[in-house]
Amino acid sequence: MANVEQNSFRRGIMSLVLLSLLRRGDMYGYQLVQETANLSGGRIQTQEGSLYPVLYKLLDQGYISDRKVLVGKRMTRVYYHLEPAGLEHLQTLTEEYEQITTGVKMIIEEDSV
Amino acid sequence: MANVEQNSFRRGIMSLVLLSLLRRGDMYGYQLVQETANLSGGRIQTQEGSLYPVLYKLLDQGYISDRKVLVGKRMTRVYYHLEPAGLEHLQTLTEEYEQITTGVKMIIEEDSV
DNA sequence: CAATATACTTTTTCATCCTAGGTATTGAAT
DNA sequence: ATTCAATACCTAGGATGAAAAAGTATATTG
Repeated sequence: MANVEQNSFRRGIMSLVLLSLLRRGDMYGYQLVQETANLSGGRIQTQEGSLYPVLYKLLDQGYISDRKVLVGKRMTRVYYHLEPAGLEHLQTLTEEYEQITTGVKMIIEEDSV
Repeated sequence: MANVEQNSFRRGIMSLVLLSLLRRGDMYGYQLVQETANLSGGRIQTQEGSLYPVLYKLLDQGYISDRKVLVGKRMTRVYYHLEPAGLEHLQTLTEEYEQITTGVKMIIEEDSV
């Protein structure tokens, strides 16, 4: 049910966004969600349910590492850190992203219609 | 097998691209594939296997219509035509696309790092 | 001490697209 | 006339990425 037409333009950009954010410094999950919203002026809203699977994958790939910090008495906060391999990967992703968006722009541009 | 890391940044842009192309005039499937490559300077390569399902969905949604034209003696060519509802939808998709790409750009921009 | 914000996590579902085929026709070159 | 590349359509199956929708627990603020 509910065949709501949903926006899926953001697909595939999670890794790009997360690695970009971590380039600014170590951040923890919840913070990544907020920084995504903040830095994009609210244009990109990330769900936590989308975030963690991607983070775990990036960890598996060795692109980032994690470090647990105690907050208060019991709560742990997991900071993620961009590894050199991750920075390299980020550069690849960025180039690909530029290619795609440039190509799309050339197609959807109105002035040639 | 073959866990080749593949680029998936183009996800969700098929409808946007196809409707954009049809705004330039009626086109048939094969032509849409080629125009996508041509207009994007080779940056976007569409597979026919990706194309048709999207076209059929757009047909179902009433965004486009189709018309069969005979080529030679036996071969039919299916032209697709952008309907008013499709143009409206295209505008929505375009706005959404702009929002996402603007948001991403704000995040991945290097100069604030 | 209640309410809200913080913080992490998993499961399920869905949409989109790619891979990898398949069939058949046309047109150009030999 | 025949071969072959290009044209043209189509489908099935699967990979993937993200949204939806939960759940659990702690910290902080009033």
